[in-house]
Amino acid sequence: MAHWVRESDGSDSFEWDSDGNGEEAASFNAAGASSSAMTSTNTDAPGPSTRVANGNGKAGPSAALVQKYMDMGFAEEIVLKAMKDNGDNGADSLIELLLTYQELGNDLKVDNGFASGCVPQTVDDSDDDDILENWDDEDAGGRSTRVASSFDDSGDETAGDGYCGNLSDYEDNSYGGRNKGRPVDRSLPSQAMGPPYFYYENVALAPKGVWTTISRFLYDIQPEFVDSKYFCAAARKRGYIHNLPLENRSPLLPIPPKTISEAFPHTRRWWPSWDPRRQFNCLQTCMSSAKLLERIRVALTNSSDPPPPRVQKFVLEECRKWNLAWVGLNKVAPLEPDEMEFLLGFPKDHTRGISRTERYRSLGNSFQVDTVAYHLSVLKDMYPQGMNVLSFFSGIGGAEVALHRLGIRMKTVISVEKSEVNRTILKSWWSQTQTGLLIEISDVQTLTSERIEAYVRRIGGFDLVIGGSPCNNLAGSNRHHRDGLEGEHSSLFYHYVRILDSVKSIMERL
DNA sequence: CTCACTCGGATCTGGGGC
DNA sequence: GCCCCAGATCCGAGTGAG
Repeated sequence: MAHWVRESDGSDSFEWDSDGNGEEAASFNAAGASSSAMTSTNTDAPGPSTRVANGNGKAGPSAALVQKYMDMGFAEEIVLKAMKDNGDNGADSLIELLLTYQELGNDLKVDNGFASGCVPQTVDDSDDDDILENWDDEDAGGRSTRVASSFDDSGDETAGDGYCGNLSDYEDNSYGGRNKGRPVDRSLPSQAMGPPYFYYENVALAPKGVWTTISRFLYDIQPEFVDSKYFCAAARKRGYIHNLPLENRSPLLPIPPKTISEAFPHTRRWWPSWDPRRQFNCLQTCMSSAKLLERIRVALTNSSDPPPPRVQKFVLEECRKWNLAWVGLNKVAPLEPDEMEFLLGFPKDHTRGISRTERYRSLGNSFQVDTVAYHLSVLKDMYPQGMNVLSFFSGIGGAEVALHRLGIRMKTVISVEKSEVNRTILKSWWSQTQTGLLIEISDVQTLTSERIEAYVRRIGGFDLVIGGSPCNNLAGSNRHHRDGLEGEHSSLFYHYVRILDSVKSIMERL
């Protein structure tokens, strides 16, 4: 099975969508083959719908909606044309139309009458169950020599020498360990082949259908789900869609410790026997409060040793939730920023100099360097002279640090990052470690295709387009605006797609 | 059903500066 | 008294595994 399992009805593709979302919700929900049925039966939508639907006759597309897609870098005439042709088929379909028109638009007039048949009109809805079943490849009960890579199912020979044996020595299969025995055929569609290579990262546990959608916009390449717990002492479940070769990967050396006690030996003497944690959960951006730490300390101080089950349960739950470490008698504390830097594979003091809160925020949003470097390691032999990199949502420079630690020279890096403190961190690190050219861009919207073309002409093309889009609207821990690929943050992903598309077509043309 | 886990955000609070 | 900022605090749902 090379690609997603497709179903024809797309019934639950966007079920997490809030329904009263005005102009777009209805058309999103109507995505798919059953759109006409949806629109005719969806009469319980609250309030008057302002949905843009050309089928409604005279009502044209709203200026705000047009502007939204223009802000994403599409020309107005393309937006209008795509909206007209798309009708009620939903925003996904609309984006695909936009991308198609943009690509074709290089050679064709906009009103040339593109055959809409060339654009998928149905929402394919893969069985999401299958996606996450690939977390762990281990044979049940066996000590696998394979990496936690869904692509590596078929061959032990692809595992790194002497490396992968370390990966799973102590791991339970937290995701069931069902080995589906499903070799993943890595035959990329021709238009997905590099160069440029691309690498897109996002949280694995996104709402239903999100990965299906992301995948569809990236040549239907199946994401590679990897938990960074195989690379360091903290979990980090992420999906990566890329067109890199899968063979001959190698890990960064030295291999980081993969248990808490190895990573932080000084905690051993305080670690109670009834705390079974050997690794941390996913490092997040928010930290526990001092009040909670005090509550835990008081509860333990007033208990026997070992404490009664009720107290143990309370303390363990909070420790797991907030990634607390034992730093004294009855005393737990959150990880320090430099400890997070270490776990994530960054050099010491990489983020030092900004406020503590900002360090936590930046680190919590970052790549795990060893994990990403493992995937990128195949580039080292391919680019002995160095690479030109387009880096999206660079944050504190996880991709750049990974390439650097792999010994890959970066001739030019164009980095798009909104946060000023993050840009400063990357700039500072760059000036200390690199000889190449770093160009930092704060606003992705200013990276127009004209500007991309100018860069391509200047540096001779990009070798790697890498990015992890901010996931504040995708992660399960976000209770407020978990709106998948439909919220305002979603445009960042579509920016990535747009610009990747643009880079490819420009490079093919030149 | 219960349980565990999740690249977070809105609001409050307190201090500094004016 | 007021604004501003940064830190502190409190807030819970979606999802999958068992």
